[in-house]
Amino acid sequence: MGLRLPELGPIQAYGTELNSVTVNIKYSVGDSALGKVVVAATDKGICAVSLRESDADTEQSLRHRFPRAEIARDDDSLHNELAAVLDRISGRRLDEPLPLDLQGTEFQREVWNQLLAIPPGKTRSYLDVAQAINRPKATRAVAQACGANPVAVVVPCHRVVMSDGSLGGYSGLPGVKKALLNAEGVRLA
DNA sequence: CCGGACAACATAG
DNA sequence: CTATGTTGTCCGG
Repeated sequence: MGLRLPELGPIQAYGTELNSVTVNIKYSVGDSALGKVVVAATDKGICAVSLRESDADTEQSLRHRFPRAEIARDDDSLHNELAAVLDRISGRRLDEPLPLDLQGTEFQREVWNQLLAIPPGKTRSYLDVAQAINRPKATRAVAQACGANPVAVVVPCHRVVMSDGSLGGYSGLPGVKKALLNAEGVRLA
């Protein structure tokens, strides 16, 4: 089994909740082989993981993403979360569950949950995922949901590739997708 | 094998 | 309503 979304997480109460209530979000920044990594979390779990934030943009982009939240850097309290994410990037602790606090539409959560079911080191096509959620024709919508994934690496959207075996996109960061898969031991054609 | 056309669909604006 | 996107399938060349 892979990761599991927490039942009490925003994954249920989302959207409106997070936007109508002022929540506290802490974030930490670290360095990986793939560049700067930003991990942000509420008291319920990780709500954002980004691989390409620049120092200057970090807090601003978090504010933009969580307009109503109280945001502050806190490397101490997020030490473990950051370490866990960094480990994953280097191919370690791939199966360790992490508490998540995500907000998204019903469709997006279905897709994300499906992604969490993909074993480390394995891949699925956008079509596979679409069929798994009972919408065989929504492959492109699945791709969009992947792109909307708030927590890179943790929800393994990088494990979704094209039906023909080729890499597929990754929000303009094909190198990152390739590297993540490589770290998991996935050999690309 | 490569390119073009089009189908199909959740979301953003 | 229109445009867009981490696709898929089919048809020519």
